[in-house]
Amino acid sequence: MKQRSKQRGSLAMGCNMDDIARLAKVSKPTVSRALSGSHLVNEATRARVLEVARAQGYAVNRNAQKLRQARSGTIAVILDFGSHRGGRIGDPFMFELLAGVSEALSVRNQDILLSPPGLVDAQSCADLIASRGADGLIFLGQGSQETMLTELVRADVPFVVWGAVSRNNAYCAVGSDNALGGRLAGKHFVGRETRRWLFVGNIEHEEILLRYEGLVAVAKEANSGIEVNTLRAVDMSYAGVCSVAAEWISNNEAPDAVFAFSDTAAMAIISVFRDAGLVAPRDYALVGYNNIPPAAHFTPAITTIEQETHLAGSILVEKLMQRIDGANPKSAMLQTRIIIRES
Amino acid sequence: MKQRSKQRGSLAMGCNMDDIARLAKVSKPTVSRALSGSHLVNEATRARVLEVARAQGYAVNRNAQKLRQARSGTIAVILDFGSHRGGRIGDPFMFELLAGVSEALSVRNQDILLSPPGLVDAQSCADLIASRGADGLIFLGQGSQETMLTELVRADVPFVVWGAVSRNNAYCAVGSDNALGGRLAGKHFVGRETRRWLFVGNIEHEEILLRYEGLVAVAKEANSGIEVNTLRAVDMSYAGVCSVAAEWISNNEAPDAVFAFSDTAAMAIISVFRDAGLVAPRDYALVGYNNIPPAAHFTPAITTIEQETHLAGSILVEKLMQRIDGANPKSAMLQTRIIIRES
DNA sequence: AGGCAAAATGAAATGCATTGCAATAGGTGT
DNA sequence: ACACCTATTGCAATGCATTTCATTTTGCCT
Repeated sequence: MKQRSKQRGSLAMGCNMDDIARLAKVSKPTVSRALSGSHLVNEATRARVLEVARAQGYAVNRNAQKLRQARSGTIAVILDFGSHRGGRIGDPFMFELLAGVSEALSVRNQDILLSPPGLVDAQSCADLIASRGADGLIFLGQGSQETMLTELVRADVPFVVWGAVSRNNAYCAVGSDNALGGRLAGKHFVGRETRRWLFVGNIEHEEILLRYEGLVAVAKEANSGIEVNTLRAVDMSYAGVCSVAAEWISNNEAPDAVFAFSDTAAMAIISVFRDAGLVAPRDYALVGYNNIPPAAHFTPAITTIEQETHLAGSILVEKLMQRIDGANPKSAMLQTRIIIRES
Repeated sequence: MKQRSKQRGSLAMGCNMDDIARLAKVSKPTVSRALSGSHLVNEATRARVLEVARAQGYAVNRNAQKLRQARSGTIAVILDFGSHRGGRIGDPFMFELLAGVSEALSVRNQDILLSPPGLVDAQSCADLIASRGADGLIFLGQGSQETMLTELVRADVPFVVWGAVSRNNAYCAVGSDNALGGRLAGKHFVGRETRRWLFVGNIEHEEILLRYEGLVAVAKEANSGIEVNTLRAVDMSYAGVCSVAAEWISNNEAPDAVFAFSDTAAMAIISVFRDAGLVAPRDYALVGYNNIPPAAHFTPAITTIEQETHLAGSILVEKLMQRIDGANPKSAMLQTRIIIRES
């Protein structure tokens, strides 16, 4: 037995803490402390241990560590890749959100488990936590159905959601002030003295509904006979928007203002409308959403609503950590501002 | 002691395999086998165990499992988020690649550890493997320096890379046939009888160099006095490309054909050139790369080179798995095709 | 020099599941 | 009824690091 252990030690990889302890002529607990930066170990000893560990190419077995500590140091981030081809996810906006979350988690030295396979219902999410595969969950993009989230709350699973921040969610949500976003778009249109507005988006998504409501509120306040129509884009991809837009424009009177749920959708609108002889900003005002990089370089440069993407990541993470520590953090709403360009 | 165990069992969460064994009136190994789908267990017994486990909300502790099995069932995917703001990563193309990898890993029931913090040098990568935090690595986007990859090979770390597939890499690389991509663009230009070509991209990136070389080869073959200039875009973001392009166009004769390293860059070119009074396709032919969705809807619709993004994911994963199993899979080159649009 | 606090270190228990090997039970062939 | 095979199941060892508690060592005060 001791025999085997010694043999192992001689191999480059595959040695354990006992081996290091022997080589550094200290006990296992001391090695553990030295490696974890505990102050209970003499600096000279630590240096020796570190040196031996380095020489052996030793790294603490994370699984044993997690097992013992009963904490995984891992957060699962759920991105709905499934609907990727649907276009929503491909949006650079989602990517920025992910980058923000990633960075915030890095700072806290947490690992990201990305959309683990089979995490489709509340039970599997609860299992992931119970099995200590992750300490908490972050849902990005409200593909997440409300009913599942409610179940998760009941199961006491720690999670936060990027999405609509409504009255009193049972869980912690972080999202932009979508109603304000809608209002900003509306004001842009009012300033241009437009009458026939068109909202493009699927208002079954709460986030998008709020934007719509903001837009409508401004139309009402303006009190000048503004008409707001809705073009319901269930399939939120370029192609999806293009097809519904093409059909709509051939059956309806042309709008003089369009508010699209994303810049991507705005681009689709521009393309379809151009084919119908309508050019922005000559024939209609246009406001998109998310301020993705290409929006600034499109023809015309797209006026859009910007969200605080990067901040979103750190807030989501902060709230989740509080939740994991047993607190009950409140939902948070982020700022939104309009970037006025050619359209 | 037994006391404690029993108390625990009564709690909804936090029970272990022993508890389930007791409740199901079998031994721990039997529970293990039942849960892992072993055929060494009687079906009636399995059903009973499953039922008890479900009732207790029990899920096998993944960390204990991984510790024992000495396999993590996890693959680390390294995306250079750091250069995100640099624009390279924000490219929807990367996202598609990630989606492809994600899907392929899901199929094999592997978890994705996304760009773990601090994974910056060969040592930390080796440590990640040694500590059994992951069984292998996938590098997406050649932010990965060659020298580090070489060190990783020496350290016998299992990994694969998305990037340039050159002569005899010491490691397994998967990438598109970039030279072909360049040739396809060149042929498009030849067909349009252009003379002054401009290549936009940083040829210090091997992938991009190959595209350049393909383009140049076609120019030579055409043998009709074609001149190929290079606009070296070190900062690959929109803004970066815009600024170098603006400077270039004010100091040089206008090209009649432009091949950009990405659709994103192509959009930047369109925007800058338009300001200089040049409009595609009237004044110049333009070919982008990646076929990102907005390319089709831009003004003009951008001719571009398409890569087999989705396939890339599954091939990368397949090769990596072979590598983990001790084999030495060969690099693979994927198809590339040109999508001709307005430009 | 005696005594006590502080610093450093070690022994042993602990967390949880998997697996090789042994053991038991139920069945079949002769 | 005996030998033997198969299907199930359990025992005990194992993988690895952390943590509590006790112990030793060192430093400082009087």
